[in-house]
Amino acid sequence: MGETWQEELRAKGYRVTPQRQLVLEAVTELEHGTPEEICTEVQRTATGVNISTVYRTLELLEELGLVRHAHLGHGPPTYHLAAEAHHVHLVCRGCDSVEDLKPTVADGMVATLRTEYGFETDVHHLTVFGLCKDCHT
Amino acid sequence: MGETWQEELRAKGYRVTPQRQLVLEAVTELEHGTPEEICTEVQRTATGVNISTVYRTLELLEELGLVRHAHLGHGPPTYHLAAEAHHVHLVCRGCDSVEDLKPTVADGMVATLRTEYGFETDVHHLTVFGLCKDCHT
DNA sequence: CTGGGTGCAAAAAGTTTGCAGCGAC
DNA sequence: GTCGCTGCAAACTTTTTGCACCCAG
Repeated sequence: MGETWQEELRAKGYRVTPQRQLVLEAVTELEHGTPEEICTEVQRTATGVNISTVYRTLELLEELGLVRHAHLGHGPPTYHLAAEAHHVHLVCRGCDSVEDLKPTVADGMVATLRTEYGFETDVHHLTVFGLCKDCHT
Repeated sequence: MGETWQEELRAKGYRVTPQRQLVLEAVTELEHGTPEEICTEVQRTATGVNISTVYRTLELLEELGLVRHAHLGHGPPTYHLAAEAHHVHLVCRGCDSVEDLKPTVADGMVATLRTEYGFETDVHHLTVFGLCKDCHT
């Protein structure tokens, strides 16, 4: 686990600010947070961070490979730690629940796409829509 | 193919308007069109249709099961005919190209999700992100 | 100190809504 | 003629941008 992302920031000429630390903490905390939710979460602390800073920070953190985002349905994108990104999202259209799965469930498809289409699947970004067992009655 | 969607509209108390026919034609034509693109496509005709009508019409057509939409990456959703919806979207993060595949590529995963998680996958809505053979060098 | 970062406000982009007039049936 | 549909404009939501001030290094 990172104790070094701050150093990585500095090494690339960026600065380590309280806002960036807070945003990263919020992403860690929320696991599946939209920019709005992350902003709200951060603002629970004394400091508070502006929404536009959240957007700029998320963009930066993603560039650094610390966080990733996925598009889960209609709403805004959700961000999560890249370190925890090794999962597939199962989104239920019935109850809007999101379940995280080990990427091995997609291994067969990934292999097929690679051998037959030369397509390198980004499993971290895979989102499967459908109905969960509670919703397809 | 359908000669009856107009009748279905009327049967449900809706009306068949030129705008609705034009939007449906545009969706058919474009195959992967955003509301904006559909509006532009329609406006190439003499008539022209307002953007808000496009949104309202797409919502209606989707409700009727004539069209479907998917979220391909950052941008707005893309609409396509439900009749042609039986495919998986392969979206390249490198060149933003979209390829349509037979849903059989996902059969293994779909089966796993069903038996192990009771999750009924909506294959029509499955989008796989990654790098196509031209982009992962 | 210096220049990158932040907050604020305004702009942009995408989508929804209210309402008066129009036209499908 | 009725009532659903459309166009227009305004409101809303989400995201981006410009700029003066601030603070990490």
